[in-house]
Amino acid sequence: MDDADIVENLVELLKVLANPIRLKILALCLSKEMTSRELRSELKLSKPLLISHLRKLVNTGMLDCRVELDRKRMIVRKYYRTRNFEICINSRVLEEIFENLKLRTHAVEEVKYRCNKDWNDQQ
Amino acid sequence: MDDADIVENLVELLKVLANPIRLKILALCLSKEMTSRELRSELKLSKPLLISHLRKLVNTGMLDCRVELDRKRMIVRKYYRTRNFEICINSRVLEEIFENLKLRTHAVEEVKYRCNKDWNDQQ
DNA sequence: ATAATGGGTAAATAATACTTTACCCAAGTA
DNA sequence: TACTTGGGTAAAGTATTATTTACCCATTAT
Repeated sequence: MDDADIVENLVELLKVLANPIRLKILALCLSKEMTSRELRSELKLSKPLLISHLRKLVNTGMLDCRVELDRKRMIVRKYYRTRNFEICINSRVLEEIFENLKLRTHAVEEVKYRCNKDWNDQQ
Repeated sequence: MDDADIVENLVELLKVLANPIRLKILALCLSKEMTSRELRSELKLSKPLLISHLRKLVNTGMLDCRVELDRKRMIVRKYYRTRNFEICINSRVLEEIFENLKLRTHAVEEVKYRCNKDWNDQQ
């Protein structure tokens, strides 16, 4: 992943976080799994709107979606839960992601601001 | 500042950060003051576009703008520099900013994700 | 006089993001 | 049969951001 990709990735993550509804969804799914029905009644959102927010969160890897098959009714049930993640932006991180600007050559050892689907596994 | 304001404030901050041009401006102004002319030639942006990005960064307090009067030419010169800031979002922060969701009553002692004009002075 | 530099602003347009309306299917219920 | 629930999708409309074009002023250089 080169500089441009890292920046693009971080910007996508920040865009997803920069929305009050999505922050609230992450907060609601912190301590327990939530169904889309529970989230809808808590947040009072239309179905397509909630789904679109959930999709963005799941795509970044910050929210986990567990699928369960209800064999009796032959329908799929989905349970959402916030993953353990951390995004941190400060001078050091800015220096690292734009390191080519300063012609530094050492590798980036630590990428704190990244959060993808494998985040938990990488710990 | 109540819960809603804190969330709103954080969302505004994240929106400002969630842009590759603005991240690059912060990175360029990290180690030294930059003039708008230097930033323009580095970033290859139109004047109004750069100014609008600079204004957003200055408004959040992440970028500092120092004004100097060139008495000889009687014009104002502006120098931009990135402030020392840190924005950190993780489970603990989410819990804190949405604490009312969980009916917790203790105060928020530490507000890591906040960055306003007084950030440096508060340290 | 004309053009260039430094530092802007206002307004229009282009591009994204957000949200709603109107649909889909299958199973269960009044 | 008609309606509700669970879990969606597609497309259209609204709202917000990003970007450009056209303009402002004052000074300096050609």
